[in-house]
Amino acid sequence: MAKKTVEETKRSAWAAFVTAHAVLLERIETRLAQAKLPALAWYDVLWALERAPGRQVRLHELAAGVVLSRSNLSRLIDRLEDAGLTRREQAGEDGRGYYAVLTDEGAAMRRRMWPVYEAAIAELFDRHLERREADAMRAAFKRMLDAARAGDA
Amino acid sequence: MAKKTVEETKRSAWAAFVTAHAVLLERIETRLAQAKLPALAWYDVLWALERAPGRQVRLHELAAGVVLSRSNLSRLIDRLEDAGLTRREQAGEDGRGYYAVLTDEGAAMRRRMWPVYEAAIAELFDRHLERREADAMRAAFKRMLDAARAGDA
DNA sequence: TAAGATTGACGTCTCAATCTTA
DNA sequence: TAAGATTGAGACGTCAATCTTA
Repeated sequence: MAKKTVEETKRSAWAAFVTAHAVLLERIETRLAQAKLPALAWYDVLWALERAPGRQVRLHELAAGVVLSRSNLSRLIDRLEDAGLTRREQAGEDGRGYYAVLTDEGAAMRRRMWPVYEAAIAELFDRHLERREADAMRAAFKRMLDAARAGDA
Repeated sequence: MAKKTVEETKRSAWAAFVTAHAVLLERIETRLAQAKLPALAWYDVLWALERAPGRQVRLHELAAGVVLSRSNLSRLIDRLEDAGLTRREQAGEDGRGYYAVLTDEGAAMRRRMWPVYEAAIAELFDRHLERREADAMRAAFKRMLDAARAGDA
């Protein structure tokens, strides 16, 4: 087989990256659905709230926490609220703002989701990586993220 | 700083993987939109058709080409067809089936999209990878894909 | 005037039911 | 009965306009 150019090698890496993400995430969502649990988007919000001081985060800061779009936040929080997993609280120091606050039910839901999510990550992702590969991957993605985020300040 | 366990290292890699995908793809979609071009999902279909013999693929085989779900294929192809980029043709050998066929307009659209897509990949992804890192990444994702696909035959 | 958040309109995705042909 | 594809209903995402407070 002819040697690949550097460009071809990197295009292959990109294609593998995109495809792996699509397939792995679909598998994980399927497992959550089979266990009658909410989607990953909900997990991300619940986890962000659980880590935050007071289990509460301002709405616009939640949106900055990646994956989530600002335009969709109100409705996503609506759905979480309808399910009893979060509630809104007016921000005392800023009359315009609201906090999303994790409820006990929300914390319980996250604890039920984590084992399913964790097992899926371990099986689909971790198992196929040596430690140093995982480390190299983390570092590479961090470089990309830092650059992408610096690029549009 | 305390040493990370292997598990922590791999969790960090997973988090970086998911976050990088979200941020990079969003950046790319934004660039395409700014250039008044269709979304990446359309590119994937156009490119799959262009590589196929006769520039045509059976609908259910397109869906298997990753990212696309069978349930959404009909409507995605509807939109491409409305835009004049593909057309349907009855499969002669199987009265149930259809081919999606790439039109000349579809091929032209893909050619207009590629430079924007390629430049974005180069800038956001390639630039931050050494050649051997790209190669290691491709190999690792391929292992995950092979395992995930074998796991549900 | 701008920031934080919500809403309406619209487009897209998913599930389940359906239709047609094998 | 199953495979290929479409469709209706409802969930979800996005854009732009809007409302309220800073």
